[in-house]
Amino acid sequence: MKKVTIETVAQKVGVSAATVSYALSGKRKISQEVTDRILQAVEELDYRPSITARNLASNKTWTVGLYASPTQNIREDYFFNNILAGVLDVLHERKYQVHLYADYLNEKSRNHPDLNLTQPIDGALIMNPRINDVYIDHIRQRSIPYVVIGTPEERDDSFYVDADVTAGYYAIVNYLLKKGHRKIILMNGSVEYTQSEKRKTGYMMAYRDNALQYSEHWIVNVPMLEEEGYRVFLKTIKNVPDFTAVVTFNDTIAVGVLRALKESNLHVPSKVAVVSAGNTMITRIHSPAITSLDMGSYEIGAKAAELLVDVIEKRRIQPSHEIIQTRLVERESS
Amino acid sequence: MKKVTIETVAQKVGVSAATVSYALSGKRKISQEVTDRILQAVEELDYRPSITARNLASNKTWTVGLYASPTQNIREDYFFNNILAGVLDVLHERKYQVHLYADYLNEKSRNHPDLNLTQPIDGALIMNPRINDVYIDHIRQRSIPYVVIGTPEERDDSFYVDADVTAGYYAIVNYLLKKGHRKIILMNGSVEYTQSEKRKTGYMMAYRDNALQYSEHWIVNVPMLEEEGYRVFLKTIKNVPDFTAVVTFNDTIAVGVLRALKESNLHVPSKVAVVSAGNTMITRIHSPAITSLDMGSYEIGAKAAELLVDVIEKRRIQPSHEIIQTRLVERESS
DNA sequence: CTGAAAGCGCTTACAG
DNA sequence: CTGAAAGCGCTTACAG
Repeated sequence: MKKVTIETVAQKVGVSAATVSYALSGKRKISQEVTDRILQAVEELDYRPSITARNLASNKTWTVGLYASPTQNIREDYFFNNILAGVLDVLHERKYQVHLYADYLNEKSRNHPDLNLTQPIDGALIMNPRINDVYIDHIRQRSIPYVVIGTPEERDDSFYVDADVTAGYYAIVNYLLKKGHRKIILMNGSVEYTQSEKRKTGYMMAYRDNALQYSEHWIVNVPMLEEEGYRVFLKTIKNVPDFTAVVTFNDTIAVGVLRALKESNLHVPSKVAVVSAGNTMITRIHSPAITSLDMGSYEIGAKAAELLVDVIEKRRIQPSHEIIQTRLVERESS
Repeated sequence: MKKVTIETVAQKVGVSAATVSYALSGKRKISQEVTDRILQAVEELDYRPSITARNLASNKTWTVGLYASPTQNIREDYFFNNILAGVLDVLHERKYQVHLYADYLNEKSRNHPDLNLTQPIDGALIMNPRINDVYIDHIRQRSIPYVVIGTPEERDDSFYVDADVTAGYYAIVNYLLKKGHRKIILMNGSVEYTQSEKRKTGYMMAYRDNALQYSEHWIVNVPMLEEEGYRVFLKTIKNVPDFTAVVTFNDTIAVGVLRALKESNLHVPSKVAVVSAGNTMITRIHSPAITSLDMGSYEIGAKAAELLVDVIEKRRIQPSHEIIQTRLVERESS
């Protein structure tokens, strides 16, 4: 059986392919009588337009690329789920679909071939940008509209949506300092991510504004994985005696840290206070429940998606950004 | 500046577009000298082939559609993360990309328009199938290769990958019965999912093989959300006095159930034993740690992706399935 | 209100 | 080893 195309429908009805196209898209008024016959033929022939052909002819794909973290991180981090839910809810509503890419840059070459083999997209959403981000570079080179989820290195010429992470970490550290903590370990994320920088800045500002000193030795960078949080923290505390508090990059690392503390017989919160960021489900479930910075993850995803659609559809041209307020949720761990 | 197409490159080099195409794809031997000049022109012009045009001409998209749960569920369930990670790892390696669809059937009409507006795909992965699944119907109608993650209703004519959930629940209930529990509540998922059926079957078989009776009142269906698990469980225990164990559809529901038990001052495990399925990160972190059935989620995702690629590339034609063994991981809750 | 035709940018069978 | 040309299945500017 031959493939049913727009031509098949046109011939059956006795009109041109153009008329069928217009009737279906509604871009031109076609008489009711003809429209009805077309619709009926579509039904009878079970005609399904080729989206590929449509994409090519109209130069529009209704598809957005979502550049996410490595799958290893996705497996452990609920933060991704929330962002994703926000993104999907908005995009589906606006009739866009999403192409999901996990990041494999770490394991393979920086000139990852996938970047060029990529499916055609109308726009891109880039999560958790790096300093000197090759994905952003790549997208920019191709002049594809994009919105960064997080804060990009060059803030002036990108659209982005982020929580006010620096203010958030300022609040966390301030909160701990007011409670009398003086030696606070920051289990930060990898240096390559701009988010790590922002967290460190908040940390430093809080110390400075309280006229207190911190040491660079108290700040360590660690991949965002539970096991790494656990492993690196055990090593760190050997070199940093008498610490009384730990702030982590995210909930996942916090879980690793809390496990290390338990094994080290350092009671939380009586001996050590722990504060994380993300406020994902884990923080409520963990025992002790973890004090965590809520960064409005779902909202970030949703706003980024909305912004991207606006950019794609040219309702916004000039780079802008949206900063979501954070909120510290106190629980048992501090 | 005009768009750089294969024609631009061809003209610059002084060959035909066909030659450029062949040189780039390697589908025909082109002399080294010409190839070099083409590669150089590609570089100089920063030529990027239009994937849309390629898709149309070659009738191949290198794209797979992943039909996932509603975003509401995605937000709470790590099981999705693990499946997704397995799927992405394999698919990326095989050079396929993934189009992600969340399910909105619940909220909108069953003839969801998105099903037809969908981007062109070479194959589909359908998670958590329903009884009488419209997605499967839709994909089948379009004759698109697909693999079900989970077990479809019509087992004979679909490819699918699933854990041996029935054996798993048989093992769980058997384990609880051997421990002396007699009245075991099954907080099952919604009836529309085939997974709920499989769980119930395992539950019933264990009772039968132990020559014991269960009551239909002990089996309740609940949407796979923490809050629902909490809410419905509180209602259920009013009608089922003296129960001593609870088995849940997944970890998310278990969290809700455990919260309800805590509020009801029913100590776990001394008064009530709880066993879930999924063995996601949550089960280790929760206090008490949750006994859970490991269903090899990452493996399921990876195998399903592998199978799908085989089907797409016609290395497999006849419907087959793969059943992953489950494993009960004992923790504090039982 | 509708049609004929060009165009989107590739791939690939046909021919030499 | 390479080219000319048809074809993939749509959309849309041009024309009437």
